[in-house]
Amino acid sequence: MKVYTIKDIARMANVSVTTVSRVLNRRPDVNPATREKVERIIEENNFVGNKNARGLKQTSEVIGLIIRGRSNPFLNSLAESILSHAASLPDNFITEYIDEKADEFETALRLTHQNKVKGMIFVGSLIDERVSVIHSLEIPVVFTTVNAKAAAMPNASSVAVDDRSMGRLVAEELLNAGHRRIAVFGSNPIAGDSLAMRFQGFCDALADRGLSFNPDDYRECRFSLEAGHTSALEYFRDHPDTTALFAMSDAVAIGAIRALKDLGKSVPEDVSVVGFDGIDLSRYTIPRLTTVEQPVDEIAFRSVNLLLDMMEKGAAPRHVLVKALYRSRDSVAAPRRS
Amino acid sequence: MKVYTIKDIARMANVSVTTVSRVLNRRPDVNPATREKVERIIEENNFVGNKNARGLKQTSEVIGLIIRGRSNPFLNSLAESILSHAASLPDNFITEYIDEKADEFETALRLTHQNKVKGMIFVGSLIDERVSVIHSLEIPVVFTTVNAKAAAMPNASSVAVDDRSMGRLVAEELLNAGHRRIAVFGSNPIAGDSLAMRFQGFCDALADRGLSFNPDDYRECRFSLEAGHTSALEYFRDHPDTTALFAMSDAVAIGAIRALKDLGKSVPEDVSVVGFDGIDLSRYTIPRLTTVEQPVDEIAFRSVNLLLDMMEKGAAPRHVLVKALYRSRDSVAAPRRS
DNA sequence: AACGATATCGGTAACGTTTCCGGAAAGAAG
DNA sequence: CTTCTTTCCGGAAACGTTACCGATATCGTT
Repeated sequence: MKVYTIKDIARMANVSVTTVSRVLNRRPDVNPATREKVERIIEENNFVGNKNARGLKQTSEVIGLIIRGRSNPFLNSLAESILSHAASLPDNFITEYIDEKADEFETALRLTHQNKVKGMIFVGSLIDERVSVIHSLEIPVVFTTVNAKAAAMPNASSVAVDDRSMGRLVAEELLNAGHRRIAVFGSNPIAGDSLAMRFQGFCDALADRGLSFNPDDYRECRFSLEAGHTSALEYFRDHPDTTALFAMSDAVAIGAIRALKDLGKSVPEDVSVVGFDGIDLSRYTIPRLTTVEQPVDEIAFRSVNLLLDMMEKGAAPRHVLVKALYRSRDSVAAPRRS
Repeated sequence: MKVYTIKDIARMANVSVTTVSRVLNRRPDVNPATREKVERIIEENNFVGNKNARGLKQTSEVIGLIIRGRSNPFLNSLAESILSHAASLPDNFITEYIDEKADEFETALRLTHQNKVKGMIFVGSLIDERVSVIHSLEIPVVFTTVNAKAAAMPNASSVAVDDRSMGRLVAEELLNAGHRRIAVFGSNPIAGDSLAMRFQGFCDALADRGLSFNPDDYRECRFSLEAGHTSALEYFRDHPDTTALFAMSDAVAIGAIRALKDLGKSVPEDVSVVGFDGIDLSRYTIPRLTTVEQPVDEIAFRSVNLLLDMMEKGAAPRHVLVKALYRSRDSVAAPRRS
């Protein structure tokens, strides 16, 4: 089947390529009759403009979406929500998944050159010293899921959950249930970063009660089922008197619950566990997972709005904190009396 | 930061744009000294060729990857594997996720026009009457996860698990464990399609024992946790004497196990369940899920090879069946004596 | 009738790259 | 010293689209 170009369509419709381009872009200055005729021909021939040619010329906006990890369901649903919120936009999205080893800032660099991206949204990226690249990119970006306020860049906004208070809340819930020794599984916390804040809030609550956190109860652990499983296997074998676990990701929590079972402990009777993110799956596990649910749609919505404001109105970067929800389900209970 | 073009690089290196293009494309006919100089300048300026311009001109191969559903972990890992198997290829991949409502064949059509795609891989697509579009596309495609043999198209290969024998195997395992009434949760089986074959094999095994399948025990159900949950809730409320479930997707199985628990039944004591796909999660659920594990990497590998053979050597379409593995874990047991 | 305003359209030059063709330089062979 | 290869390189024409500028036709006003 021949792939028609705009020129073919123009010939068939007896108009100029310019006119075809105009109807393609829904410009007002074309006679309704002409428009209809051209549209009919386009329809009849399944014509779709060539994206490359368009992107080459088009000075219009292309937005890059960089997602860390194809297998993380939370990040995936966030990405999905962003894409759907932006579906009505005339702007084009180009989405790029990167794996654990890849460097998102290098990817960002490549995207600006290779695709002339005019704005970017990062999903699931950590903020470290390499963010400086973003600065030199000179295009507006927004980080989701992390608070980029500390980085203080003139072109980076961010939207994240209020990690500190959620960390505090989790600790309080566990403390109120009667737990005294609580393990925390997080992943390489970087100063000022969301995970660090979460942990900070957690410690705050402990401090309020005159308790202090034993650094030995913190385990660094990638955000995957497997990592949660092995970490818990190791940790709980050596720490039989820990009665609760705060996993900073649902996947970790679920892997850990399995590990606990493998160790002959049951959840929540022997140890309580609370996750973070609120992925779909958390409602279907046995036991159902108590977790902190991030407002995916709100994060998505505000992210694209923030980016658009910066791109179109040249708005200053903002760092917004949204409210998360503590979902009390079946994986938390009072500790067994000993 | 200025985005340099090939012309800028050429000027800086004192060579022509043609030469820069040559080193970019690793062509042999350029002096090593020149090559090195150009490469250095490219490196120094973080230059990356503009993809649109390249795609516009390039007659070279671009491969489309159409994935049905961003949230399906099995499909996601398959896509990931395909992408990594093809990473070494000079060919470019453009991957497109589509949601449940979208039409993959329309998407395919768009991709060929819009991106001049020269070959395509479908991940998780069902084959129905709309495949005829593929025929008219006149570019080689390969379907994964479904057997496209029945469609008999001159340009479509496929690689799938030997569904019929796996369906049979599942039934036999369940039958051997002592189950007599087994429910099946699948999704809109289309004649000749993989799901239908799976079901066929399942019935074959029953027939071998002189048993027949009661159509009422088949439930149509989307492949999601939620759908598995609600289907199981409905089905098992009305059918208390069914002692086993064959879910044609792990997600459905996991949702169903939760539903069973909600109904006060436990797995595997009251009802056994076996899933399909062998997603990561199936090793971490409670109970661990007995399932049929699809060889993701092999499917991925053979898919890209099949496609490449068709694209480059004009090979005829083939339909390959790969072996799956029955993973016996904790969700199957003998039925309770009544 | 002449005029400007407005609506509608077309020609053409870009966008950044690759490809085709041809030319210069440098050896090799006679 | 020719002539022929081989190696390396550059000019210019595409690829399909959009942007810019200008042209024409139509229409209402004076």
